[in-house]
Amino acid sequence: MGMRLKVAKEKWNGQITGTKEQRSAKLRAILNVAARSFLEKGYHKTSLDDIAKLQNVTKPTLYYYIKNKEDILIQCEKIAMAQINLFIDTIEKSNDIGFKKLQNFIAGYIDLVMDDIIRCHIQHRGQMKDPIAKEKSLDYHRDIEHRVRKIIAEAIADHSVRNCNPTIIAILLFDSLNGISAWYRKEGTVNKEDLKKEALSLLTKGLVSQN
Amino acid sequence: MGMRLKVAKEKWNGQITGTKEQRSAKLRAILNVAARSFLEKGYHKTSLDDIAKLQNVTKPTLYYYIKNKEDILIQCEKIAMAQINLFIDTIEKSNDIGFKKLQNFIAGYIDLVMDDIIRCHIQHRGQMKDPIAKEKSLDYHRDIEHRVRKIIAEAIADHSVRNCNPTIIAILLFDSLNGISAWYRKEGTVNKEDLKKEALSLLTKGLVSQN
DNA sequence: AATTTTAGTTACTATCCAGTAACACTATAT
DNA sequence: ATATAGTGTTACTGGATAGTAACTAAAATT
Repeated sequence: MGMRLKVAKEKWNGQITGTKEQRSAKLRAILNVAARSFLEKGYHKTSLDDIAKLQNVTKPTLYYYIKNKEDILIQCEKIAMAQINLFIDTIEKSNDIGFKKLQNFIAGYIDLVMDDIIRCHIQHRGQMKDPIAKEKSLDYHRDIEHRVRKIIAEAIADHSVRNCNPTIIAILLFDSLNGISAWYRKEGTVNKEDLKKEALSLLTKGLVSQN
Repeated sequence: MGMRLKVAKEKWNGQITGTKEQRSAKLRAILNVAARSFLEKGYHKTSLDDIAKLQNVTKPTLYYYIKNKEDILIQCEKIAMAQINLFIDTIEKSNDIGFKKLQNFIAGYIDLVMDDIIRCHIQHRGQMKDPIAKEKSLDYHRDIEHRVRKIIAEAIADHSVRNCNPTIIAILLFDSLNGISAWYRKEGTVNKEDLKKEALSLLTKGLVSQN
């Protein structure tokens, strides 16, 4: 399996890896810079030449790793979905009461929406041109929403969460948390732990004074 | 002031108006179909020919009413901002306690995010290519957010809302409410009054059971 | 050493689409 | 009636950019 090893090692963030790992590392590097650029400038305002330049390669090289531009979105989504589902798995497996599960979900999901690839997925899901890819993307999201809906329903059943409409509440929960992915910046003025604390108390205790 | 009156009357949704009103009605009609199309297909996937076709005119005619494609976004924003600011005016003017003001804001804002032009503004703000327009758009939004922040701070001061960080809470409030604009459909399964009720109780009482 | 696979290049095509130039019609004002 | 201003058309230009063809080269396989 041949490649220009020395050059590749230097160019692609210097990791010395096996060849297969190297290939997927390069794909991952493409997805990462693409995701960041899509978030900053938008999908349509980011050209494949832009992405290529950020990797010090030319556009046709990208086609060695991706099928087409939209494939970047699809691959990002795949990674994002795996991570999110894995995260919800751990929450489901726990023996916490429903309310505690929801608290853990909120806190953990805020960590997830700081990741560029997950943010890219959140902001571009369902926007694929290819109708099959689009439908799959929307299905993915419905699945996730459904899992959270189930956790909410469970929490209502064990009386740790007040009676409410789990469908609507799940959507609103995602609205508020996904919204974070659009504005949050590590370098920004809002501290991550403060954000977590405020989001948790808003969504669990609400605004009303406890007097 | 000349125009093909009969034709125009039929084409542009049949309203018989004075000529000046007719002109701005046509502009408004353009903005409305454009906004709807931007929301459904996205800004970049909507061509000016698409918009023109929806109005039974040709593309160059649009340029009689708008400066360029981006100008549609800017004009929608202007209308949206006026409406939102007017709405916040009425809330500020009331003599309600802070908490009641926030309840009114949440309920009223949900009404606003059902309007196509406001939804278009919410989903495209800050995405203008022209740096001046972009900055203005972000400023607009900062202003609105600041006004809500002030209402929250006031509500904390009068002890009708629990102690929290008004800056972060204002952002999270907008995240959850603006999120609605992305998915809500009049024809959809979620009832508007249910949505309002659930959003109000989530944001004011939180999830936790009241036992 | 010869061959194949992987990785990359330059140079091109094809398409889409925003924006414009030049021209045509209609109604009102003079 | 005729000029004029407002409204609209057809036909075009120009720029951006997704995707491809054809080629080069290095490394691994044989």
